[in-house]
Formats: sequence, C-alpha cells, structure tokens
Amino acid sequence: MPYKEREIEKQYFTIGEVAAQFNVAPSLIRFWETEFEELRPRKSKKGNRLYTPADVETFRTIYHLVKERGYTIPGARDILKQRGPQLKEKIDVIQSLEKVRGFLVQLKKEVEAAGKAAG
Amino acid sequence: MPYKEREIEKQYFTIGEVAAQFNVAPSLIRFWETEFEELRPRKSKKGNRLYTPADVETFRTIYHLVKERGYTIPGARDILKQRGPQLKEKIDVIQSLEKVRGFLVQLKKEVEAAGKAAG
DNA sequence: CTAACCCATGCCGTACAAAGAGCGTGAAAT
DNA sequence: ATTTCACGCTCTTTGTACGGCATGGGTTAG
Repeated sequence: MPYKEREIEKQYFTIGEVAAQFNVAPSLIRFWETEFEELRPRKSKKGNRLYTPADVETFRTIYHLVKERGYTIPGARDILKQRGPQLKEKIDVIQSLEKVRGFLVQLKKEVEAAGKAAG
Repeated sequence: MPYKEREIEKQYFTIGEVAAQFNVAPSLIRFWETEFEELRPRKSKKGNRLYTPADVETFRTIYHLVKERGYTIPGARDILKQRGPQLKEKIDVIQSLEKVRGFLVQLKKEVEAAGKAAG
C-alpha cells in the first residue's frame, strides 16, 4: 500500500473524536454502547475504543432515531433489530452488485482500449 | 331532528370506557390530554370527558406511536402535527423509508467489505 | 498531563400512578 | 315519597419510579 493511501484513510476514531463530531459527551456514547449491541467498537490493548467509519454510521443512525426523530431507546433498538433478519436478501443484492461491478470493470477496460485505439 | 339520528349521532364514551377498550388507566388518558392538544374531548356540564369515536381514533393513533412504535411523547407530537391527508399511511411510509435507510447503510458496509476482499 | 478507561453514584426530567374529594344513581330506611 | 347513604365513577392535585444520561473518583496509557 502506497504511503499516500495510508495517510489519507484514517483507520479508527477515538471516542473523543466521535463525540466532537456529533457534539455530544463521551459518556453518552459509552451509555449507548450498553443499550445497543450494534454499537460495540473494537478496543485497543489499553482498552480504548476504536471506531471504524462503519461504527460511526451506526452511531449516526441511533443519533438520528433518538435525538432527531424522537424514539425512545427501546424503540430505536427495535428498528435496528429489524434490519438484521433481512440478511439473506442483502446477500442476494450484494451478489448482484458484485456482478454489476465486474461488468463495469470490464466495461472500463474496453472503453479505455477504445480510447487508446482512437488516439 | 328525528329520534334515530340523535341516537346515532351523539354517542359518547366515558373515560372509563376508553380506558377499558385499550386496557390502560384513566390517569394515562388524562395525562396524554395535557400532552396532546389533539386529544381534548368535550366535557359535560359536570366536567366529565365525552369521547367521540373520532376522539377514540386520535387516542388510538397516539397509543400506536407511543406504546407500539416506541416514540417519546414529543416525537409522537411532531408526527401528529403533520396532519396530512392519510396520516396512517404516512407513518407506514416513514417506517418503510427508515428501514430502507438502515438497509442501505448496512449494505454500504458490506459492499465496502466485499470491495476490499475483492481487491 | 491530557485523554482515555471503568465504576459508582448523582441527578433531573418524563411519564405516568395514587391519593383525596365530589357527583349521581340506586337501594334501603324513614 | 322523600331522605340517607353507599358505591362506583369521575375529577384535580400531588407523589414517585424509572429513563437517560452526567459527574466524580481512582487509574493507566500515549
């Protein structure tokens, strides 16, 4: 992996960074962690929470439901749970999208080849 | 006005009847009255609450939002304020869209994971 | 030496329930 | 045929348990 890519893509966020991003207290994030099993980030050797962008998205969803749409915590939990059981359908969609991706990659090659031929 | 129409037209329920119908305490209905201006029934000379079928339907909507969907009272209030043509359908659409949003967020994660795995 | 950790406790509002009092109907007593 | 009174339902006011975090103590790593 080239130097530039390593620099640009930041692997993990600290709890303080996530808290600042949403303008909430770290204690809120820790509390929600006890309430939502979907929000359990990796931890460092020391024990510090390591939030991936996906974790942040999970937090954003919870934040949206609880703080913006006015759900109780149990209500938000129910909605998050409902997303799980559709996993089979998700996999099907993923496979479809992977085929589409393969098609686009092939298409790109051909387009590039055509461009070169055209000079 | 003929007798029959009078009978049909003015059928009121007492707070006890409404409470029994939803299996809740009358105190809950009175409390929600202080929280939702949409739930302000007529009162008799004595001061007793007189619930029309329309009032009962209003209560049913609030009950659905708060007790079944898990909204906070302010959250339910916000939805009630948006008095559109088909409130019930609107709620269903919102539910559907939230599910779709959750699905897409989850899908994005998995697609990213698949993308990395595929190189 | 700041920022994170965990844990316990503190705390304030939300969301009701209970308490206490009044009215109206109906059965019993006058 | 009134009076009584008790019972059930209602009313308003006041109390309270829990939800939803915040704060402080004691530590530890970067």
